[in-house]
Amino acid sequence: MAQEKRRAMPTREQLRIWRNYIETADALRTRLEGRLQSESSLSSADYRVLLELSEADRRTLRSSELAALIGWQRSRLSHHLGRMEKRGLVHRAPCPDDVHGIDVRLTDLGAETFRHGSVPHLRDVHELFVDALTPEQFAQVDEFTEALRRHLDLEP
Amino acid sequence: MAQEKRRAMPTREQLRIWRNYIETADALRTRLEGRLQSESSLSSADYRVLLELSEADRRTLRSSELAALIGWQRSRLSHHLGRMEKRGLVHRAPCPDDVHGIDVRLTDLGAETFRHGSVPHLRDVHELFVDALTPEQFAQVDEFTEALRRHLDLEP
DNA sequence: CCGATTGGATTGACATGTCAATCCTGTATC
DNA sequence: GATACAGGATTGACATGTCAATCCAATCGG
Repeated sequence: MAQEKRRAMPTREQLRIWRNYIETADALRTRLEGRLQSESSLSSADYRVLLELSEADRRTLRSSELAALIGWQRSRLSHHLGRMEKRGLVHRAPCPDDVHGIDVRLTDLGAETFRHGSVPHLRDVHELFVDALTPEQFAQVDEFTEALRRHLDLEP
Repeated sequence: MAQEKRRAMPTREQLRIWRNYIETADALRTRLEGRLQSESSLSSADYRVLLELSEADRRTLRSSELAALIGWQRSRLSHHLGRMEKRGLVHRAPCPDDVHGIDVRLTDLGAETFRHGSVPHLRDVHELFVDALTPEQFAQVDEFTEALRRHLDLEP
């Protein structure tokens, strides 16, 4: 009983399933990113930023909030916003409320681009993911993902 | 009946499940990569290369075979091998059989490094993935992953 | 009033990946 | 024998991300 069961090794079969799982998720992500890129000239990083801003009040978020929502490091966001600003998708301005803060606002072009991109993208998600699974399998995905998230202590 | 059902949009609930699925897989990958890095100073790309070479006959593969096995572009592999060779993990030499080919061989250091890295890594996989799931869930993962792979036309 | 500190964001150097262009060496064609 | 062309790998220019260092305006302590 002092015998701890921690740090066991996976069996060959478990390892196979693990590899399949992670490779498949990766392939799926890659496939969708490729389509998004060719349909809308947006990377998935661009899409993530545009999505959050679209849903935000007045299409505006403080830079740090945005970073937290997406789960990026500040510096990554800064670099990325620089590139997106150059393309005219977003605009940065000092935040009137918070002395140090910066307001990131979706431009009209950004909003338009997102709207045009999101429809085919969502259809792609349906086609490549939803269509692949039976309703039971779909429920199983939800369940098992939830189990993993709890195990990893991820936020809901 | 001329009414095609293709290109439907996901429901809000389906979208939530999709996002959870892909985010969780990503988080899991990231978590494991971090551990691998701190335990063995190996990136997951390094690990992938070392793994294939370890399992190969005479610890050697032709560059192009290796690329195909891992599913990388030639140029990526070339860059990566350059870096790994500098660290003494692999060695490249013209292939005697094939005039154009290059043999990539695992060095003793590479083999040793891989052996030392793989044990804790596999334990991490067990801890973060296998431990999170019941046997039934495990079987379900296998099943729906398989369904996804078929849908995406991925090789077994 | 001055120096230290803090919060928020940016910057720069560097690692990794992608795409297109190039290199190199045998082999085929005339 | 010279010329093109093939297969295989490398290279270079560029995009994206990471980590650590810095900037900059406010605020605090004395």
